Amino acid sequence: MAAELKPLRSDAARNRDKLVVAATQVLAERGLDAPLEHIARRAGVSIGTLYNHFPTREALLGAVLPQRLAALDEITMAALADPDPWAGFVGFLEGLFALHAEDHSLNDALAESFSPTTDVSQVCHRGFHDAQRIIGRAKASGRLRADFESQDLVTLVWAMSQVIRKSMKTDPGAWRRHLSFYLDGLRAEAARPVPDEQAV
Amino acid sequence: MAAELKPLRSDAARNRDKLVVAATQVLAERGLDAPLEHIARRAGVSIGTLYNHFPTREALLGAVLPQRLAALDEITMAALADPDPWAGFVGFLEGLFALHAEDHSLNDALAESFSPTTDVSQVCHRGFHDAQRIIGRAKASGRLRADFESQDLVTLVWAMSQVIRKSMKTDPGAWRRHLSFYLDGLRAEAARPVPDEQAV
DNA sequence: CATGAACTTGAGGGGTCCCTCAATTTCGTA
DNA sequence: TACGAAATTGAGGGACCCCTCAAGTTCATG
Repeated sequence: MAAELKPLRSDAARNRDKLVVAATQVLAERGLDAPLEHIARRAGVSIGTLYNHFPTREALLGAVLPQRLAALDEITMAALADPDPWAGFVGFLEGLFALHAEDHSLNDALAESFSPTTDVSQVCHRGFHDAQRIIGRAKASGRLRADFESQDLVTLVWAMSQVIRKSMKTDPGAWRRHLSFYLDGLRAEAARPVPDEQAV
Repeated sequence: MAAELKPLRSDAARNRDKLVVAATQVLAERGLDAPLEHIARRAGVSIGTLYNHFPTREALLGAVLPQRLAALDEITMAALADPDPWAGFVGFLEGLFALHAEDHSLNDALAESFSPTTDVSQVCHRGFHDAQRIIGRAKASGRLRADFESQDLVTLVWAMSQVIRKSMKTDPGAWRRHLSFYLDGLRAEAARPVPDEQAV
């Protein structure tokens, strides 16, 4: 995001690019905590070079994730543009989790409390704000139960990210089915008051 | 479960007991993959002694988990004994996840595909069989949606175990709220057909 | 109590991953 | 082309965790 203060030497720029590409792939396959050595190897570069360009894992994530989050932005915009607020809400969730399903790094990033890097968390915060609008619209339309809060979306992201992680290999359709059951509970007409929680 | 073939020497029996107690505590706190060194240290015993009694991590789990799963059995029985099949079903889920919430090792054990050890998996299989009866009863009563299958329970366990892991420290009531939304989608009158999944 | 079997100990070798830095290579320019 | 700055390399030290085994200790029995 910030302008490059020092123009990189040509080989350095090339290596940086190779690292970002490799990191994007490896992180998508193996999650946010993939070994940095793997990324360096896939980029055809030594581990020292990786650390030269990205002193911390977070710096590397900051170069990879915002790009990946752009897709989420499109989904959000499409949801807000949908004339049917409920359909927009459902489409948002389905799009969000489809992204989770195809990119392990996004899954981790969104599930891991929304804040790996400053860059990423900024993107996330904006996304979260838009998500609140999607929720608000759906509630106002009377289709989404009135007691659904944005924190419930966070909880749902936790739940779904695990469902996706566990089931993708054996049953790629499982998460849609699970979401579908959950959505049936989110419709206003299905809602029952959440029981008081007192004792544990 | 199997009778002790060789009576242990008194010090060995004492150490074994200390190890099981320590393992129960540490695993509950830190999950199934807690370092074995921690368990040995908490038992006041060397790592070598731990390996002497339990040659593999699974052997240790086999000594700890079945005991912990007994509580689940009670919950299952109570659910089957409930005159209201739906209430039994709901009570089963709430009891199951309350156990998850208070014991990290049970959470992992049940979420990690139900099969760490032979002993454990046997207990789990029996439990799973009973769970199917609970589901069947609830469906037969017409309260639980007819398309809910036992695999959906597995998926729910995955989802809830993650919700519990993520939220227990900051909001111990979050999982009940999430479950309550989900249950609202499981009532027969809330059910909508699950959309066909074809393309991904 | 003495003796051998049972048991315990903990250093240490193996593995993975983290990150650093002195030596080396490559680039851009004069 | 030759030189200094920029960039790269990869061995290596640290942190964890796994598991083993030779040496030492404790128990139970005659």
